[in-house]
Amino acid sequence: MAFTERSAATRTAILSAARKLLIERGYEAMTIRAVASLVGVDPSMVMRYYGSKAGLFSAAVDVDLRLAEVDRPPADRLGELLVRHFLARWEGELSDDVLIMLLRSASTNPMAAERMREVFETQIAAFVARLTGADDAAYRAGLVSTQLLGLALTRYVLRFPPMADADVETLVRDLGPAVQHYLTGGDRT
Amino acid sequence: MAFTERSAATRTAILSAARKLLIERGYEAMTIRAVASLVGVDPSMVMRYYGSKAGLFSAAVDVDLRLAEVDRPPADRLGELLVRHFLARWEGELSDDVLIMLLRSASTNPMAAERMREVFETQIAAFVARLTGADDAAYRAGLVSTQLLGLALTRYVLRFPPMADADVETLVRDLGPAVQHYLTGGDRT
DNA sequence: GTGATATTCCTACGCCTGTTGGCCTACACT
DNA sequence: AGTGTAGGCCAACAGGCGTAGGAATATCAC
Repeated sequence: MAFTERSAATRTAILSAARKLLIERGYEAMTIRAVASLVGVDPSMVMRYYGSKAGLFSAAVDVDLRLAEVDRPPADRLGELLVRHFLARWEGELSDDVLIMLLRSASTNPMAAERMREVFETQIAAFVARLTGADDAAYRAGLVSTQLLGLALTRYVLRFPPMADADVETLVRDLGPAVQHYLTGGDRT
Repeated sequence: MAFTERSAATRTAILSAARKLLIERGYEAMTIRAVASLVGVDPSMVMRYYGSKAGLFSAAVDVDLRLAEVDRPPADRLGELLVRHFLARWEGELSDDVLIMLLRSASTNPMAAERMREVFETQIAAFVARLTGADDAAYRAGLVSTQLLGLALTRYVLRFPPMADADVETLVRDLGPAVQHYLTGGDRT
């Protein structure tokens, strides 16, 4: 029952194949058989190492938005920095963020939606509370999430041409102020 | 091959059952058998009237955002009116909008994503172009879409508590200005 | 070298899927 | 009144799904 170092390669290969499918097509399309065939092993290996499809999903989805990296920011440039941070996490070859794969899965899968809510509470809302100290931090975090998830949705999932083609600096310039205003602007009560 | 008035009731019942499942669970969950059982007829009836699952989907999804109803608005209250319009379309018992069901399906189904892009181009982008006359109307429409779809996503699909619980007027007050700014604010080139 | 254990593959089960074709039934037109 | 046709159900197909159990193979400890 205990797994050794010998199978580590297979286990991580299964995990990254699962992530690949989740990011590209969502939970339903991440079939045990598809994952196994991508790795080049038998489907029963996936069951052996991750127990079930739900277990594999749980293992594949450990989201860390790395908001701690956005530390000690000037209060008036927080919106801009946040937009830039998320775009940097999603963009390019080294993008390893799983928020988009959660996004793809959460529309149809309750487990993924629940995980998404956890990420919101423990990372986004907590971050906003920590940085702004506002007592309506959760609602402000919600507003910020509408904007950032809306960006991820239109740019990476739906691929609306204007959003998919826009360059990072343009988006930072145009979306930053809105996010900034959600964080620190006016009264929200 | 031609269908008569006699079967009209069945055909529309099938269509609304399909819409119900699409809104609640997305494309994959809208199985031919589930639709048929919801109506109380045989699955082969669905095939008979709509040819295939894709055909049923196409018939079920004819999106009209009814943006024409937002007519002759004061230019400086456009953002607010737009947010209010979409919330009104989605809210309450008489909500018949299919944008959310497209949203639920588009994350995993390419056909739904394509349809979503069509709706964006022919309705949202066209609306923005018509009202603002801006030459960067498509990009401005994209920005607006990030915000409005982000709202729909967090409020109805992911159900983030702060967004799901917020009342309409609060959302209009807080999101309206951002949308307004995307539409008419500053330089976007 | 031998025994134990982890890794891997093969086969199969039961269920669900979209889709097809045949068979009655009941309406509608002449 | 009789006939054509549309409405409807039943049974079945081929394929995919998650999952289970067992047999074969490879690696390690002694």
